Amino acid sequence: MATTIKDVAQYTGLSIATISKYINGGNVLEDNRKRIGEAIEVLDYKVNYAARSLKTNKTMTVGILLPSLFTPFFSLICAYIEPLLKSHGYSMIVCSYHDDPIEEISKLKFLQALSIDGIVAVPTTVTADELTALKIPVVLMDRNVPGLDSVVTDNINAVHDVVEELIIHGHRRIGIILGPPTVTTAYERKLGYERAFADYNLPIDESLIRIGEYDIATGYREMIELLNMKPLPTAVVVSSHDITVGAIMAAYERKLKIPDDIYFVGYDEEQITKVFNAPVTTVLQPLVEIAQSVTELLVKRMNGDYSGYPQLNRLKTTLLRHQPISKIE
Amino acid sequence: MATTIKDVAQYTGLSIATISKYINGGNVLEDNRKRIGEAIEVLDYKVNYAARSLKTNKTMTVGILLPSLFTPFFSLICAYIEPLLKSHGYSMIVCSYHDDPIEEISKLKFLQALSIDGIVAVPTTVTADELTALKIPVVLMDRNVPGLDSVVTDNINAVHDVVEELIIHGHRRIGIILGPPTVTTAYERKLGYERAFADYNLPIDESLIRIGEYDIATGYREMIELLNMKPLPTAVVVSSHDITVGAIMAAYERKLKIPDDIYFVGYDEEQITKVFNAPVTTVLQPLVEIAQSVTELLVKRMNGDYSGYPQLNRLKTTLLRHQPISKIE
DNA sequence: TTGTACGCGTTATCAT
DNA sequence: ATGATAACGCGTACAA
Repeated sequence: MATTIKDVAQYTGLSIATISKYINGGNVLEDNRKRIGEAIEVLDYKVNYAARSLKTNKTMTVGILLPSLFTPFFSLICAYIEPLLKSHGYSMIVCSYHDDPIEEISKLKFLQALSIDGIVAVPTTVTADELTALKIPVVLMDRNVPGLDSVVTDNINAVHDVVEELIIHGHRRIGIILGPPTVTTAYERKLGYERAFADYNLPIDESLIRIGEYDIATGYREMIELLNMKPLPTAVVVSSHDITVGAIMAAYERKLKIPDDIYFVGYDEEQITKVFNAPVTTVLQPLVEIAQSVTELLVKRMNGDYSGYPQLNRLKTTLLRHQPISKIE
Repeated sequence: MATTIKDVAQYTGLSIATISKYINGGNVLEDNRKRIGEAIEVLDYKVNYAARSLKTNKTMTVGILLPSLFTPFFSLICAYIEPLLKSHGYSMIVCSYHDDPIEEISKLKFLQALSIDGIVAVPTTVTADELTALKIPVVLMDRNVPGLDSVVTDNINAVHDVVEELIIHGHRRIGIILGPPTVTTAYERKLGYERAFADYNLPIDESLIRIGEYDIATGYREMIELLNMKPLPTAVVVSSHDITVGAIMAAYERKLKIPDDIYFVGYDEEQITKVFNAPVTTVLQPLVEIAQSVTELLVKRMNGDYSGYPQLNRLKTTLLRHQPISKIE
């Protein structure tokens, strides 16, 4: 059996109450502090977190619920969040629901059952009621559910601004490949596209708006569709890392030169676009700030501070201008 | 306060022992089973895992210790392992030590302190003694430490076989970019390179063996070095995802055509190489099988089955032949 | 098959 | 400042 607080008490001749106080930073005589410290060292005492949790109802563990771990956007977010949570003393349990609404809710219940202290969730179909019913602080990430704390990016303006720039440079036939409209990010990105055209009183060719999943297959398939159109779109904007990958695959397969044959705007993809000799202009979401904001907000909530609830934190994207936007006469 | 086993006992008029038995699959009268099931439903009873852990000394949680979460090889491994562990009832706590030996050991202690049931670790500098001192089942992944269970890939033959093929096709000046030789994978891959040359009684130009970290910067820097050589290497083999990315960046920056100007063999990189119109030949590690093997072995150990300890499971890589190996006369 | 009672290791209350 | 002790919720002898 591992050594317990009791052993330390016995070893030092003090009571377990004093040891507990020492551990939790209470007032203990300097002399005793030293003895306890030594005893802990000698006996190699470690706090039993299960026992502590039983008393405190805290597990110092946070659950991260993601649609997928296979796409860099989510795994990178994890990479950024992990040390931040750790700096507040929290461990991170990672759960993916594999883009499955049923697994989404079941994993949520699973996390609840673990009695973790908080949840960071990227929701797809789960509702505000289901989320609040958990009775655990939840901060949503990337996707918004009204009435709950969330940290998202300014999807509307992200797409609006780049499409507007394309319009200003004379582009009219601008293809866009979007995720499912049930996901808030896809809905908002579509809105950004539409608003840019509305701002300039331009008609929208609905066939240029391609909708699918946030995956490589969609990027490839819809890019092919766009490239089959006559006349060809002069520019294509995509809306996720995986869609970017698929779309570039399609463009290369068709021997299209970017940006000479078609102007292309990627999304959340740095690596591939860096590797090309003609790097691609790309919308980048602020991963670091998202991670910081989510962590900060969740920790605040877990500390019982519900000021400003529900809080919606919308962060700006940046545009990596690797290629001057081509002019259309 | 949440409802406890006690509440269920009271509600049903049975004792807590019976409820406990019901929960843990013991013998309970069919009639009582039904009543208990209903009571649990009505009262919305949930097991308190902290209390259970306190009794059983099991947390049903596994720690994953990685050098980094920023590189796809590790984050994908996580993606594959998570559902497998889940199917055995385990949650997964993810920890990265950011390629820092000090953090490596401290995170290991941290995981130990959490009293998780098992650890999957990708070690860099940690020793067998430090690992066994944890008194927790540990299965190493990707990198081997003698005397411990581990699941690795056959690094020697992975590199040997592709280099041999290059030699057979007439290549003599074959560059290779490796990770730090203190990491077993890099050491083994170097060995594979050397053995291939030894097999054919060919001398090795040591300046073609480039060593650095498993990161993009190394790939870029060392590829530039190789491309500055006269005469140019006729082929370059790299040894990690990130090195692949960096090396391709360098090649494209230098306007080199792959495989016309130089034959290139990537490692663990599917996406970028797929995106090219001339996809790159690539060594692929079997992520799925690694995940399966690691999970299986760790679960076995956590169940107390130490047969065959220490077990070294070496898995074969595959070679994605996207480009016929160029012939050198 | 079911019930009683104890202990797991900790925190927290209340005396001292 | 320190100590005795009662919970926290569960599993499990042991008894019935």
